[in-house]
Amino acid sequence: MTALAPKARSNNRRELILDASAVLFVEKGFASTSTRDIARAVGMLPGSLYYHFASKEDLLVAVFEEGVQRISQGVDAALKAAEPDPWMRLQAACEAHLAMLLGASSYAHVVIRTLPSDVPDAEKTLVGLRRAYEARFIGLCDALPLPSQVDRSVLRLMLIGAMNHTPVWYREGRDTPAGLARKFIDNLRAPLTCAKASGEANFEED
Amino acid sequence: MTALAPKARSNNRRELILDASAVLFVEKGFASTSTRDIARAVGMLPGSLYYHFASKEDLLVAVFEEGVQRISQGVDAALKAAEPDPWMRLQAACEAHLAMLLGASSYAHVVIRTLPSDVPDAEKTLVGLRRAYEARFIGLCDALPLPSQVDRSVLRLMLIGAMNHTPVWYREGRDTPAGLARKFIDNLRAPLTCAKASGEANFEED
Amino acid sequence: MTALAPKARSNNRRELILDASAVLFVEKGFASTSTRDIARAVGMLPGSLYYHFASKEDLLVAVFEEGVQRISQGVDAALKAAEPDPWMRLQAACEAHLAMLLGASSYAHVVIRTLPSDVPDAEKTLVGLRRAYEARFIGLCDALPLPSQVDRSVLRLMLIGAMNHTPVWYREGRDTPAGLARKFIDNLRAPLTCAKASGEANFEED
Amino acid sequence: MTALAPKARSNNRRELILDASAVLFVEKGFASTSTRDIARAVGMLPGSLYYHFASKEDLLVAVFEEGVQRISQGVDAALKAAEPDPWMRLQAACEAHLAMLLGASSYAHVVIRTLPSDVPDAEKTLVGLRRAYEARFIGLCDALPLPSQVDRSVLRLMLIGAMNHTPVWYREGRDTPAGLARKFIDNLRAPLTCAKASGEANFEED
DNA sequence: GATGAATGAGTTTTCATTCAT
DNA sequence: AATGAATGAAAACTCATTCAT
Repeated sequence: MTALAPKARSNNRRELILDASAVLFVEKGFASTSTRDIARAVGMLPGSLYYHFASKEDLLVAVFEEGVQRISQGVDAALKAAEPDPWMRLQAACEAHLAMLLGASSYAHVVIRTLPSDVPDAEKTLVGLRRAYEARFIGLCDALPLPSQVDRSVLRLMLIGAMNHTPVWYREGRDTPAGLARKFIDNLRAPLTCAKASGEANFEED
Repeated sequence: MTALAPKARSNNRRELILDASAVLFVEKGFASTSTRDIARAVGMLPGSLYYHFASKEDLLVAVFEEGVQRISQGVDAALKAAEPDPWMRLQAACEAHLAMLLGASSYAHVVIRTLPSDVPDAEKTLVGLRRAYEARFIGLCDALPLPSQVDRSVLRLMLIGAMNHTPVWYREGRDTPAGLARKFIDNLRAPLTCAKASGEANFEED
Repeated sequence: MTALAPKARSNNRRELILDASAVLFVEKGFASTSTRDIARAVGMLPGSLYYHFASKEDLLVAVFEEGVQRISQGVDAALKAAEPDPWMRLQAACEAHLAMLLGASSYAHVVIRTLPSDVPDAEKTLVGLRRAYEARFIGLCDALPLPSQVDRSVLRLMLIGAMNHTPVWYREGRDTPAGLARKFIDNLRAPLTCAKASGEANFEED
Repeated sequence: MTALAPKARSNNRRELILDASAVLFVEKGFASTSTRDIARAVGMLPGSLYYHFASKEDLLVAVFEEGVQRISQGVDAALKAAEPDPWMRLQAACEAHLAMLLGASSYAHVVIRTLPSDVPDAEKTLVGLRRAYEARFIGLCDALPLPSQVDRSVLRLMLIGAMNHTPVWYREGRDTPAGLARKFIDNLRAPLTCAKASGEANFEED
């Protein structure tokens, strides 16, 4: 117990910086957050940050990685606990995704808010991390019972776009991550059932 | 005619700056674009920009306004020409929106890419401009024939989120704005229409 | 006359910076001279230097180039005016070299004092400039009437080493560049000429 | 024996730091070598250096002292073994000097490469050390049989300048310290004998 | 003997902006 | 309408150094 303390304190410093950075990167964006801002937030001098991180970009990458890890864990845990129905699984993933994105912690939000092209030197790393996370949704969408003419990629990207836009308009109290996930999925779900019930009538136009 | 020439040339200079700024703001983000970058792009010195604009933020606001105006005009024109069916009208609006967003001009993209919170001094202006534009979609969604339990706000925000996410993944050639608009609307119309048609049958769970 | 004034003033600013930098680079060395030092010496703010030079290294290169040009011109002019005798020509070159090196202007001194390896990014440029200047001495040494066993490269490098060491110990008043050049050449000419004339008989003493 | 071990190990650490510093000071110069560079080279943290040395300048002084001691010992040993002839003694000293300067160890090179004026606080110490070493050459040059009009100081400073310039151009394989010393001395040796033997007839050629 | 963590002053450089011309 | 020259503040980062542990 006491043996763990020093290590823990050490980690605390690093985590403190990461925490503050995550909050600031969400609030003002990476480019508009200065090392001064971060240092002030953790009660250090700007130069002291460089004991823990080699550069401001490295800090972003660390925050981003943590964000990806957290949202990944959240979604994976939700999927492990989810019912087998493909729509329910997708909804569970969305709920977890939204919960991370709209929750108290800023890490996941950094992942969504930071445009890799704003950070040329770390662009590939960030894109890679994000792609690896979002890959989960490929499988989830592939599993959906959908008419063959539905473009599953577009469906997935619609959903991801819809979810990642929520931080712009979401107000706590008026909605919940779970409620939103339900509504999102409901708005997309019916095709199969519907197609079954009423034939392919829906897709005939002209 | 000749009397208009000087004014026209003047406007040309101004527009040149706006054009270059729009491109750069999209490429690297507002905060990471320097007045030097812009000046270089138009073959001026940084100080010379200040004959045309009072500040870098003013430049952003001007680009943003132009972007809002262009996308608004695009959508309004599309609506004027659209069939009366509410879904078709929404689809026409989406198509126009996507066409502006994914087209050659960067103005509309700036509107979507720039987070007002990145520019505290102009935040309210930008939010106002954007809200005024997006208001169009409130009416369009209100007009849809939907079961009463559908949350039209969420539907609209889903759609807007989905559309504004396209610049991240859209690749010319593989898709078209029109094609995407069609798929987006189809992915929403079928389930929601179906829900109406077949009652509450879809929503039985547990 | 008045038309030239603005250009002249403009050049004056740049030259002022170069002058001050040359002095400081000689006094404290490139690495130990800060942009603050330079700016203070010319009555500017550090950032203002960057209107004139892209980087501190660029400033060094500019000073170095000016130094090479000045010492080259000095030596070339001396050679044009020199007697035809090879030893006298070499002496004239040495005198000019020393005059530039030990004179009031610091430019030539920077060339000798700055070790290219101290400035990795500009190393090649500096080495190239210096080599081009020193090439003059290859021809001058090749023209000397010397016994065949004399290594003319070593002779030249001895002389250059001897000359470039003078700033360390030279005290105005006690000597003059011309006097030193005479002594340097005399110290070499006599033995080498003699060796030719009298074979290996030189080693008899008392 | 075991009692000496800790001291020995302690000295090893110190010497390790000195060794690494010598190498780095030669490679990049004192000003451009950071304590981080040194610490990294010996596998320590920067702060740990301060157990062994009070400051970076102290480290330089220690390296410099070691360099002066080594080159002094080298030259003194060579002189002890040298023939009595003054020119041969000078040549022996040069050979030893060059051997130290161009050899594997960087210590002597630091002495030659470091400009005391780059290190204001230690300037006097360094100048004193160097002067004490170079004093050897005063005696050696005073002993030379030379015509009275030869300025022995200039001769000595020429030689020292020539020798200390060798690290700039010396390439192992193409020459050896001994070979260079021989050439240097040969290029300077004859004056007296020659003057005696052939009078002022030396300057007639062709 | 050495580390982990930080300091405080400093570094070079960049930025938006100003203004006389 | 634009330039040349600068400003002043701030940027990211580095440095030698300190010190409790």
